[in-house]
Amino acid sequence: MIAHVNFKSGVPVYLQIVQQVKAAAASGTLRGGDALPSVRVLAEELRINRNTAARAYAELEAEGIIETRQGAGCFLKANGTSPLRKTVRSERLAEELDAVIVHAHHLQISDPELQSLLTERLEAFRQRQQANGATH
Amino acid sequence: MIAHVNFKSGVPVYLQIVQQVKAAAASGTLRGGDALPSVRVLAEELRINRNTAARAYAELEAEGIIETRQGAGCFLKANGTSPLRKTVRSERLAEELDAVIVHAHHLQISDPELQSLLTERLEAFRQRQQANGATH
Amino acid sequence: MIAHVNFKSGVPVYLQIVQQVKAAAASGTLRGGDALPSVRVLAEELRINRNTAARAYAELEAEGIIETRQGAGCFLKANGTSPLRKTVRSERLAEELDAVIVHAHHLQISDPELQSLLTERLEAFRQRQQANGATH
Amino acid sequence: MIAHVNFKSGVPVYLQIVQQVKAAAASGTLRGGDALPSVRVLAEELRINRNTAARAYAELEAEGIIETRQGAGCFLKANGTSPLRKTVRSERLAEELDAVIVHAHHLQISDPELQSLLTERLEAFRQRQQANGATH
DNA sequence: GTGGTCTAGACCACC
DNA sequence: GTGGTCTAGACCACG
Repeated sequence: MIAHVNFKSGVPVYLQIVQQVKAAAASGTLRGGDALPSVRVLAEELRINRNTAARAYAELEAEGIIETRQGAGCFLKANGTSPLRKTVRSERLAEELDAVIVHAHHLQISDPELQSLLTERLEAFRQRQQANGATH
Repeated sequence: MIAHVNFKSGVPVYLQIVQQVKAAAASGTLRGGDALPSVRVLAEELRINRNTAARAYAELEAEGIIETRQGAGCFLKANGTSPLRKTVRSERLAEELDAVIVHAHHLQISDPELQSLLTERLEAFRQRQQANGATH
Repeated sequence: MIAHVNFKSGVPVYLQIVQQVKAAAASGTLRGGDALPSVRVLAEELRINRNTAARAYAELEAEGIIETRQGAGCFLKANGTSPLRKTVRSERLAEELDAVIVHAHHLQISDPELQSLLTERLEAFRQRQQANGATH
Repeated sequence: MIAHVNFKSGVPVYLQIVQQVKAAAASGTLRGGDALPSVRVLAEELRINRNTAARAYAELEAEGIIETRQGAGCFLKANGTSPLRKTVRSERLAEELDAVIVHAHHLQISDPELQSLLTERLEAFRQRQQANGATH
């Protein structure tokens, strides 16, 4: 799964995909020459319209992040940008966590509860990954 | 200035205001009973339409964050118990955390790193709260 | 025709629509998964502005009655458990009942008369539900 | 207490008062020549602005329901309309009860629960009346 | 085609 | 002065 979209965030879905592909490229999860899922596959995985998936790829191509070769698929360009330093990557996550903390406060979830909830979700995430690893 | 909007982010302006007021309420920057700027004033400050400002306040009232009194203005509610059941509240947060986890994975931030990042942000949040408590 | 608005009642048009959709959902006239008329169609039928129709649907979505899917339309949710705690739910109804009691008092309707009137209306409501169940 | 206003119903407060005075007159709770509370007293009782109370009385006077005598107060006119028949009065209450029933359904409050809630609120109402009777 | 957002400007109810 | 509602018309994101 290359991306994960939130339909209620107000951020256009295609932009969420663009940002996440950029993030994956910046962090080194995706490397130059790597193949991206086809438009139809991506649309199916994210349960979005093919037009939306195509638009995300079009945007990425326009920005020079990816390259689409007719009949072959989409590939990440081997551009010279070095992976972001960890501090930069952490800052992005920190903003997201801050929003979660604010929300937790309004929902009257205490700090320890939030921390154990994170631990619980991390565990669930690991199990899902293993399940997928076994079936693929 | 209660909020600061970014017209290019793609996030609806009224939602940006909602999020910022919620953050201010959670961190103690705004306190129960505090008056918010009038719809007209807010609209002027942010250079947005009056309806957009009103919509943000309507959303905040629907979520139980503020109270609006006809002809008097909008006031922050003393945050009582959330009317949602605890299981429901946790579920909502879990969804948000799942998104953060996926994002962290893309950015190649390990689980322990994410957990300590949360602890760090919680600590920062608490300090902001105390700072607000001291100045008021 | 899903709703019927009265422009002279003083009740906001968007609220009239909300109330009528809720009533239709509760009585079984509308069922989970049913599509509602599009914002544009509803606006045309009721001869109101598109924004007003959209506002009614937005309110219904915020209350968890309907689900709106971008580009697809609005659909009645299969009504699951209300996310509010039971005590909270009872309190809201209690307020409404108090208003009815005061009104009954002004109209010089005695307590037993009011109670049997409630029983009568509950019976009528049940019959409407059954009628809807039979025809669908 | 001559009336009971609901600030969230969408119906203008002054109209709610007008309707309730009319209802009281129609049901015989108020009779020709009866004195109504002064504007200031009414405003205080209902916790509304004096202007709003004055507007309600102005409307009632314009419709010929009441008569205001300078320095003496407001009095119900002895107009020939006979009190409404009980069936008519019940119909109005029936509409209100129907709305409560729909709401109860969405909040997943069962019919017996609603009935016992009414009984409970009636009891609370009686006790409030007795308390007022003792202090006045 | 669908719903979502924003602007501009009007009128009302209320303090 | 306050917030609330409605209209009209524009543009965007999405299916």
